[in-house]
Amino acid sequence: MTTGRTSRTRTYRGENREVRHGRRRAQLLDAAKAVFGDHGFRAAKVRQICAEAGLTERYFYQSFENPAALFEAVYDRELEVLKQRLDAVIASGPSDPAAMAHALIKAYYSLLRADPRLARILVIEVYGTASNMGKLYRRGIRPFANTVGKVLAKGMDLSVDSRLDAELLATALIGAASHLAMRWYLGGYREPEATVVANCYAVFSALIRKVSTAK
Amino acid sequence: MTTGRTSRTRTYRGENREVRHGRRRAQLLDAAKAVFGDHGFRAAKVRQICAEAGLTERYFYQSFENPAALFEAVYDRELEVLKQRLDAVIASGPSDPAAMAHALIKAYYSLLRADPRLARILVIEVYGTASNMGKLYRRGIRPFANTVGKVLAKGMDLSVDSRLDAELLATALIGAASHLAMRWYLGGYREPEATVVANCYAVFSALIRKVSTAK
DNA sequence: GTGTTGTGACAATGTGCGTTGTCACTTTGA
DNA sequence: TCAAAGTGACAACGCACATTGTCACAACAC
Repeated sequence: MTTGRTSRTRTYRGENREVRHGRRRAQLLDAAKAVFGDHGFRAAKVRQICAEAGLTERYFYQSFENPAALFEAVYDRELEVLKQRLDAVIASGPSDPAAMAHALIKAYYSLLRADPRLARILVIEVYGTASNMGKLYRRGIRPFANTVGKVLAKGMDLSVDSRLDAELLATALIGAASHLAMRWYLGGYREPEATVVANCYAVFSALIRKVSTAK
Repeated sequence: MTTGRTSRTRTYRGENREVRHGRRRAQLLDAAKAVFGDHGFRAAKVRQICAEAGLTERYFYQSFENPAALFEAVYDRELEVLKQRLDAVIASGPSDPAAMAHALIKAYYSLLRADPRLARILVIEVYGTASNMGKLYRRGIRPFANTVGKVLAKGMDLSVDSRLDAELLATALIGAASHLAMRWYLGGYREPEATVVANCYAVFSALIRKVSTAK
């Protein structure tokens, strides 16, 4: 066609298409975090999220297939925040498994306490999207358990019982920590953070000691 | 009025009103267990549950305010089944806390394995009804943690750390067990039951030993 | 037998909300 | 300056279901 030379994209208010699109997507993610984190996924409506983001519905569908996809993206983002926190601990932390566990637990609850919206999304709302559940579990919790399991397993000798499995044990510990987190959150963070950390650590350290190579 | 003496209730097909009403309620509970247990709460429709029960929608609203109320009733019933199993173990079981824990864990996973619908309802779908979540948590998991906590605490000396709290520790252990159960269920019960039991027990027994009075 | 109550199948209604469309207005690039 | 692209506000559509209503028929009580 002879019309071909009009630029396919155009800057608007100083932003080109990619930037505008990315900014709106980010606005939606922020708004969705607020809405999901305050009222939950079930109660969240497309209109509300868009209003919160200061955008119209059209842009929602420009960035996301549907509300479930948006939740998935929000979940991934918050999970990434947690991962980076824990990775930092792993990188800088002590090599002693028990001390490492304590540092990880502290970082975990500290983050959940500081950001209740993140807490709700990671600990409560994950389970709220039944269809996503399997997927989110595989993408989020399971690799997470793997990582933590590997770190903790460094000082473990699982041969004391041939049925013991590092991944299953890690899954159990993750369950303990996240369930405690759920209770903490649902109870309005009633218990002091140090108390929650201490009790969670008690479970972790007990297991670490039990299967520790260094008797 | 002169019409007063017609009996307010009438037997129908050999059942009086209470019996008919109760039977329909039970049919709905059974149908709901099947639907919730196979497809989840979110996917369940009133029509489907009624069809499964062989009843029409009218009887649904005669017995339950709304689908959430039905789920609540189903949840309570399944939880009661679990409670009775565990109570039986507690009543007949050994007094040694570790052995008791092992027996409880065995009974728990055995039930979840034998009845996947119950498993899904108790371990997965609880979290699916956001509005009910707080209520179900208080009614179901928390008193449950209390009971288990009290049983396990019999042989514990929490004074080793003043911040340790039997209820929080029990919550953590319940979280470990139920999260492991969730993984087991979502993975199609891939791992052998004995393996799941062994790994769960490893966590329980480690903690019991750690805070045991009998060093 | 006859009026009343119970029942089942199904239609009708209502609503909430996701999703798409309209339109007037603004900004851009040539 | 002007046509095209971008935007925002909001209306309109469509659908899935919960919820209520209708009606013909069956079982009961007398």
